[in-house]
Amino acid sequence: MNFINTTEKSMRKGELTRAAILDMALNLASRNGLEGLTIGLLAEKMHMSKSGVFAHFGSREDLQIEVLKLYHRHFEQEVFYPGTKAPRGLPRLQEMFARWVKRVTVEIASGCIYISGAVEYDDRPGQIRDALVGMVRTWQEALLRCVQQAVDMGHLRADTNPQQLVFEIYGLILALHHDARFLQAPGSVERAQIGFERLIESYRMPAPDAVGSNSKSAAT
Amino acid sequence: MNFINTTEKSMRKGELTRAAILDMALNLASRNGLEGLTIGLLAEKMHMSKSGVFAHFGSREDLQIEVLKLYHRHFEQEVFYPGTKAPRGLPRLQEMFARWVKRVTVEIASGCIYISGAVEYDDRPGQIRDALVGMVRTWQEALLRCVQQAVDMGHLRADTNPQQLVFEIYGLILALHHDARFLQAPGSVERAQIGFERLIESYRMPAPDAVGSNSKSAAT
DNA sequence: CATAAAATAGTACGGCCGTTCCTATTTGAT
DNA sequence: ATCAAATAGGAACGGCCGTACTATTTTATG
Repeated sequence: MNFINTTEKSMRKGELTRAAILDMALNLASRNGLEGLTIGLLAEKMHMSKSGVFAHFGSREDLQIEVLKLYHRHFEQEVFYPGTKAPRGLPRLQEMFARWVKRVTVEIASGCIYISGAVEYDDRPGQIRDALVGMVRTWQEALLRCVQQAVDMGHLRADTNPQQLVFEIYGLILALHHDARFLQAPGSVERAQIGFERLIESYRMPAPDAVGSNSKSAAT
Repeated sequence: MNFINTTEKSMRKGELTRAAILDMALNLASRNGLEGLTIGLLAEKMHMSKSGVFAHFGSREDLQIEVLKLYHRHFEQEVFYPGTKAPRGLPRLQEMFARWVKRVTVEIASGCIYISGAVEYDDRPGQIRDALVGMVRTWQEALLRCVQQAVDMGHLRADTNPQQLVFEIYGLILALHHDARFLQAPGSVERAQIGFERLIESYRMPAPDAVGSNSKSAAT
């Protein structure tokens, strides 16, 4: 019987192995970077021939971009989507950060492609860089919206600079990845969490000296 | 006349070109990463033959390590040594950070090897990784001493956790490098500076609510 | 089961890599 | 000017890369 819906039956074998290849490619790229992802190594890990693997993607660059998209989907489903289920404002921001840290913590053993890619492609124009920049910007803008909502709802001080706060949050994650994965320094996860709490506390507090006198910190 | 001091005259021509090669190699490695540093490209840039370049270093790995050492010397002379001339404590920490930012700002166009190397070698054991880890640890420990002195001298709160502060400072620099070089986001330098000021302010302040009542922030 | 289509393997090519060996040139002290 | 030592170049090697083309095998469908 030929149903109208061909979506299931059209999952031919090729698409299955393609998905499996992509999965393995994501593993390899996490460890060795997108530039370290090689068709030969990928074929070996898949117990396939180089040309067999290659045939599923028009080129290595296409493969790399597909890997990037797959990573993006994982990130969305582990961090972003669950985060949006938390109540708007500060709780959501905290949930996003917590899940982000959790994800990076897992990735200490394998590496975060957003972070390694940022270094690999900071000076290498092309489709891969463009795709990567787009994804990271998307994520930063999502964080920005969280912060802005937290401000709008009165969870954070009205004079909060959202871009500034996102910048500092991103720095905590980068430091976590750096210290934990590269330096293998214990306690990095806790430091990232403490840093975030201190950060939020500092943006939540009213100005140090009350209404009348103006803070001298504006100088310099 | 043969003077006892042979240090000057022993600067044979080979050592000069070796130094020139190393300089160019540092340029290339800053742009393309240490792993992207290639003897063929280096030879081309130097208008020399591959074997001519190669002869100055026993191997590519040796070349990479020499580049690393050269970068380390530059960093010391631009950031660390001048920083130690500022008065102990908070002023010195501020001076170090200012010079560090200045250096990374210049490096936005070329890349910081400590940062790119951290990503390239976070999962690649060997002499290069070992050397790199040693240098970064050395720099973090120097920062740590600055913070500790600032605490000892009463510039920062006595309950300051120095490792925590160094972690957060490092995060600001990583975020600066990331946003400015990869995302090409304007205003990143200012954000790093503002983040540092806010950070120092927050560690300099006495506890939010005064002596008697205990802060609820201990919970969670 | 037959057959067309899809998926995989095989082979080969040019390109760049690090490295080696050997020769040519340049340098510097006598 | 001479001559040994230092320095640079040339050619070639095996290795891995991405990719193109052709053959073979596997799969889905009548």
